[in-house]
Amino acid sequence: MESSTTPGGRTRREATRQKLYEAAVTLIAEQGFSATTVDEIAERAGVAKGTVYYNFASKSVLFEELLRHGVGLLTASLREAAERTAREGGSKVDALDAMVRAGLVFIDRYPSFTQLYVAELWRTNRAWQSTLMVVRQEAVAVVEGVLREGVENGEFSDEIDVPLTAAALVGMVLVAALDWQAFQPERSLDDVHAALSRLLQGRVSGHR
Amino acid sequence: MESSTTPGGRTRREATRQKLYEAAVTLIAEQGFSATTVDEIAERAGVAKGTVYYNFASKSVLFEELLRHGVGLLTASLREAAERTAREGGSKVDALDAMVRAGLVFIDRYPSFTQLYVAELWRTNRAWQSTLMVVRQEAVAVVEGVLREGVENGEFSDEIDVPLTAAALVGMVLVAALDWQAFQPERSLDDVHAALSRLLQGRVSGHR
DNA sequence: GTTTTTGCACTGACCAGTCAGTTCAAGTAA
DNA sequence: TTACTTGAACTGACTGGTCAGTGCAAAAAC
Repeated sequence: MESSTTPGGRTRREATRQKLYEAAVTLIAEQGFSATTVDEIAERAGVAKGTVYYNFASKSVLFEELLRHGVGLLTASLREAAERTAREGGSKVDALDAMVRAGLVFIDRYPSFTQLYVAELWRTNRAWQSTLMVVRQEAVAVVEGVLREGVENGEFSDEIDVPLTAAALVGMVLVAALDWQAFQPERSLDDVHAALSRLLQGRVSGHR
Repeated sequence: MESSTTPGGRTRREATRQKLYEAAVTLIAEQGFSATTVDEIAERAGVAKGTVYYNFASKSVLFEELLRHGVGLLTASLREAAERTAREGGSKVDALDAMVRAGLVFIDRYPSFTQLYVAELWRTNRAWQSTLMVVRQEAVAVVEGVLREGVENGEFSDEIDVPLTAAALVGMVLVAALDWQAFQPERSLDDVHAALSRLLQGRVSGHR
């Protein structure tokens, strides 16, 4: 039989899975994967434990699909920012700047996911290691693409190290944003964006 | 009775604790705190489980002391770099650059500790939350200090946001270095340092 | 009438922490 | 020198509890 759909157009299963993602992401961000129990996730999602296993083969599978889901949202948002800038005739620096902002918006909207992503990204010897590699490369590749185009059209020095610079930029935004969330949450996104723009464009050691 | 000393001058207990730190740091970096068992730590350290509890009140306490120990090494190294630059009459940009290098050297020598530090730093709701805050601030404060001095003597724009910029710089180095270790370990430290220097000094959008 | 969810009891593996007992180097005594 | 004592350091089997995952009958949703 065809899967039935709710008024919103999503299947019932999808709605349940969404609730489980949301419950799992905050719990795992706070406590880590191993310290989070399936019972907790089910309870927070307002669902029976059996439902978790009806929808996901195991706890790890739930987590892996959660990762893929979240990174999909992030890369889509980064790509959109880069393309919009290009469409509007902006330079590559403008594109990077727009991506920094898109990153901040994403982190602002999904702080737990970001936390969890950073915490698991450099782990080795874990079941979902391969998923993580794929998922990392997906996000960094978008930044690398813009850098590479900038080198080709002469806007960036051809001496820059594209993969390393991309990683450094991602790290800059990630860590600055997590610090913002954790230690000075009252500041506005524009404020944080301005500070990072300044750093990005080398206007730190400029003068007053 | 006086505690006996080995030929190296350290007490036997200290030597055991050191072995436990070393075993714990790699295991926790790979698997995370909760997924690492005390039995594993004891086995890797070549010691009985009881010895762990003879030396540390609990698994969490072992971890907290490990954190403090490692961050102590890092901040000492950062401070030393800043002071050496000052002594040699370097500018504040030189000091930042020296600190970037010191950070890279540290991460190169203690990659597991760095991994673990990043993974646990933004967790909330954990027993050692307060330890983490202290330990984070300790490291970031060194960078903030140099930035603040630079603003005071006019070398940096007084529009920069000191805490946020410090966090962003730390993040840049941390993430770039972890990526270096994980994905392109064949590259030399000088290479990585050069790429980050370029970014730090805004020589990215300069021309060929 | 089919799919999805519920509720709940159950199992087996795993694991933090405990504790009674062992080891051994340094100290004391004769 | 030799015999005995002391106490810090260490050992590893054991316990009590936790948790991922199962099984299933009945209910609800569609």
